[in-house]
Amino acid sequence: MGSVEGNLGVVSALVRSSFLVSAVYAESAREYRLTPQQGQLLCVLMAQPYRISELSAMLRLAKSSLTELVDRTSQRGLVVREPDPDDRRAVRVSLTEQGSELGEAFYLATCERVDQLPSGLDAAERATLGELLSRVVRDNNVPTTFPEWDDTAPATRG
Amino acid sequence: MGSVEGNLGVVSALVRSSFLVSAVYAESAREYRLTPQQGQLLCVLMAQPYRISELSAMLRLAKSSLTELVDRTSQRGLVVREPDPDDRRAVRVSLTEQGSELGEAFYLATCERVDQLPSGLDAAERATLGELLSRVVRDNNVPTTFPEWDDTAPATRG
DNA sequence: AAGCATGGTTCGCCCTGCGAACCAACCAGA
DNA sequence: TCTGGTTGGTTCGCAGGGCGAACCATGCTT
Repeated sequence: MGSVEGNLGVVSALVRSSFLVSAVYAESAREYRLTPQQGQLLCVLMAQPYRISELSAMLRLAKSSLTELVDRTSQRGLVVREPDPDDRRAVRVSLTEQGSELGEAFYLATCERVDQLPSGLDAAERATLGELLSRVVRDNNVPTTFPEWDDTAPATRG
Repeated sequence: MGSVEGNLGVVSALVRSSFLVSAVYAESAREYRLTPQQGQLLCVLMAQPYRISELSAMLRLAKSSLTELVDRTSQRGLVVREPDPDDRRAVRVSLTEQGSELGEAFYLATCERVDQLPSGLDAAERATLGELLSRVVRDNNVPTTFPEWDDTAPATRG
């Protein structure tokens, strides 16, 4: 374990690969004139509208941070606050049409970029990596802040 | 591929696991009154002193960003600028004694926390995950911004 | 009706990152 | 030896991001 020449232990491999993916995510966001946090918000909202408190819980940020992130993205016309019919205190944050388009484009471009990272692995190894990481993600209750990408469809493979 | 119930494709798994590791890294940093960027700088400098331009290249940040990150960490007494004997324009950034201690403690604590993430995998699966991620890291030339952790030594296993 | 809890906002503060502009030092070529 | 281009690092204005305290409106329970 960790003794094969040049191989990292799982801990360092997780941390360094996290840096790698974060860097790629940031590069992709920059391409769409987004910050990583703005891109992440758009990806989260692709599934459905959320309340500020729900976004706060999913992203593990203070509510004030979400208030102001939503402020900035709504000023760009990407998201909108709407009253929550069930609770007059609450707002529901949803994507505008422009936000949907930009979010989708950012999401797909990010998937393409990230898809290149394990290109040195063969199909079986990719599947194994995906399966093992999926279990880590599931075991640690990682919220769905990035949609599932269907990378088996022919049109989505580069 | 991606078709086993509940499993993600490798792309989404990489992105979501990156969010997970980033969150754990930030939590660990907070425990030591560090920001993730400050913690990362300390980890990088554990290996050796570096020039601002070298740190800029490793961390893929503007030189001005490193100038100011070094400013903030040196104000805390964690790092120090020293003249580069080979080039009077340059400075070498190195850890102070306090910075070494804090960096080491942060690094070890982070390793312990990250080590918990794949606890649902058995030893063979951990080894496979480490091997596959190592190859992704190596293939993408990820700089060594997080030291290798010897997780086979008995004293380092929780 | 009252008190507690919750949803969200405001704001001061600090951290971070960028890019333009700048200065000092280095290096190669004439 | 001199000159011009390159490099290393700094300063500063700007924008984004995150936190926590304080606050207000609303919901809920007693």
